[in-house]
Amino acid sequence: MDAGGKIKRPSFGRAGPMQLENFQTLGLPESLHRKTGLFPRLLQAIDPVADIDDGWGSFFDMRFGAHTLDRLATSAAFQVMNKVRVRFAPSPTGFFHIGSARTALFNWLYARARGGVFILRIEDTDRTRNTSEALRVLFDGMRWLGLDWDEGPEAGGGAGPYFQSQRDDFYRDYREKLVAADRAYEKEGALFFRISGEPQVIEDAIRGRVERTEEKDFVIFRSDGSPVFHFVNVVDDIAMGITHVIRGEDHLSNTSKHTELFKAFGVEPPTFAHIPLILKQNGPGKMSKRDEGALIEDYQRRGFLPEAVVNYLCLLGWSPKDDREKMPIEEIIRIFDLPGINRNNARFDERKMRFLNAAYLQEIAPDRYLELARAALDATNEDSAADPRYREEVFLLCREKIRAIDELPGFTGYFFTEDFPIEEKAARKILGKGEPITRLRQFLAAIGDGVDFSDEVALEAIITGLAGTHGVSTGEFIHPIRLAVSGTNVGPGLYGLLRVLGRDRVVARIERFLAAHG
RNA sequence: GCCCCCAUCGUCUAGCGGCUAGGACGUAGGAUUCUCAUUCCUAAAACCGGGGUUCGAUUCCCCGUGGGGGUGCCA
Repeated sequence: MDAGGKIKRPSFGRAGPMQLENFQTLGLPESLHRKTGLFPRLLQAIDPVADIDDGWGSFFDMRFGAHTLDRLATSAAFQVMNKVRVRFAPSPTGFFHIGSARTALFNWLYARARGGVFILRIEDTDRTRNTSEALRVLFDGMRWLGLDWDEGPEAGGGAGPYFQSQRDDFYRDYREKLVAADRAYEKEGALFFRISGEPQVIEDAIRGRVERTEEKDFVIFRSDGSPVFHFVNVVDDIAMGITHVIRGEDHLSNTSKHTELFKAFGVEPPTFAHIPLILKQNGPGKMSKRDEGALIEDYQRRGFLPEAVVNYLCLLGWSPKDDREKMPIEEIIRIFDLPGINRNNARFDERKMRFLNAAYLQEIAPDRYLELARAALDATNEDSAADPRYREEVFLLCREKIRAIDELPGFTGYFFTEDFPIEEKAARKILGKGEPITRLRQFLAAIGDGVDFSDEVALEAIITGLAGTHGVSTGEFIHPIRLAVSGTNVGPGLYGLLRVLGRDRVVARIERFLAAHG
C-alpha cells in the first residue's frame, strides 16, 4: 500500500494469468497463489481495471467456508455485491447502424457474462423526426439480434424513465448542484461548465491508462434551456447506477469532459471501455449510414440469420483467442470479457459474414428456412402460381447452393416456368463434346418404362446403368440432362433436381430441347 | 492547427523476448471421375520505417510515417 492507503492497481496484463508479484501487491496470502488458475477468472469477474482499495482486504478476509474461489466468483452473493449495470444509449435516428448494434451487443454480452443488468436508454433530446417509427426500427433490430434489455422502454425498471425527453427533473436537479457548487455559470444565454483543468486519467478496460486534459469550459445547457449530450449522458449514468460504460472509441476524447462532470458531482466515474470502430468496406473512414451494408434492418430484410450477424459482429474486434469462429452465443457469453477486446479498428467484410451465414443457414430447422425462403420469393412474385408443396421442395433443394436467402431467387427461376432461357455459354460447353443428343435420347428411353422419380437412388441407378452400358462417364449423361431441364450448367445435384422437377417436366423439357437442338 | 487512440497476410485475427509467425474469409490450383456458388487438400499472401533496450525483438521504449477519432449551444 502507498501512503494514501490504497493498493496500487496491479498490472495483470491483458487477461493473462496473474503473476505472483501482483498477487503480493494485493496483500494476498501467497498460498492462495497456488490456485492461480482460478484467480484470473475471479479478478475479471470483479473488475479488470477497478481501483483496488482496502475493500479488497476485507473481501478476502471474508470466509466462504469450503467454497472454492471459482465458485465464489459465480456465487449469487458475490453477484449481488458487484452487480454490473451497463447501458446502451442510442439516439433514435430511424436507422439501426451496424456500429451501434455492435456497441449494444458488447454491452449485452458483458451484462450476460457477469450476470449484470443491461439497460436500454433512449437519448431522444431535441428530436424532431418521427420518433415512434424510429423507435420501432431500433426495437425491432435489437430484438431481431436477440439483445433483450432488462430495463428500459417496454421493460420497465426502477431507474426510469428511460427516455431522456422525460428526465427533465433530473437534469434540473443536477444543474442546480453544479450552480450551487459554482461549477456552472451563465454566459451568452447558455450555461457553461467550469472545468477543473486537471489532467483526467481514465483507466480504460480495453486501452489501459489514457490521459487527457480538458482545456475549455463547455456548454451544458443551450441558450434555449435544453441540456447537451455530455451533461445528460453523465447525469443519467449516475442516476441509473451505471458501473461500466462500453461505447465506441469516437467517445474516447469526450471522456475527459465526462470525468470532469462525474467528479464535479462527487461521483467516482464508472469503468470505461472504448471499443474500436467499424470502418467502411471500401474507402477511408468509419462506416456511416450511407455506406453499403451499414444498416441492421437491411440484413433483416435480406433474410440474413441474426445468429450469423451476431456471430460475425462478435468477431469484429474480439476473438476467443483459439481459432474458433463459428460459435454459439452461449459459448461467447461464457468466455467474453472486456480486456479481450481489440484496440484497433476493424474493416467490415460482408463476404465473411456471408460465409458465416451460409454455415448457419445449412443447419437451421427446415420450417424456419422455408419461412425465410417464402418471404424472399414472395418479393419476386415469380412463383406465385406454383403449388405450395412444390415450392417447398424447390426451396429445400436449393438451400445447399446459397449463402444467404437473397441468393435464392437466382437459383429458382427455371423451376417455376417452362419459358426459361438456355444459357448460351453453358450450351456451347456441353454440346461441344461427346454425343449429348444421343445421351438425352438414351435417357428418355431408359425412363420410359416407369422409373420412380421420387426416388433419387433409382434415378442415380438409371444414369450409372446407362453410363456402364455405353461405356462412358456418368457426366456424359448428367451435363446434357441438366442443360436440357434447367438451361444452365450450375445448380443443385442432378438427382435431386430431377426428383423435384418430376417426370412430366423432365420429359417435356428434354423433348423440347431435342426438338430444338436435335 | 491542437488533442486522443491505433498499427501482424487484400480483410478479420492468434501471438504478450527465442515460433518454419498460426487460423479464418477471399484468391489461385487440385481432388471428390455430376456441374457449382458445397466439402476436402494444396499454394501464394503479413510483422509500416528508423533508432534504441537486450545475448536476442513481431513482441518493450522513443521518433517518424500511415490510419482512425475528437475538437458544436450534434449525439
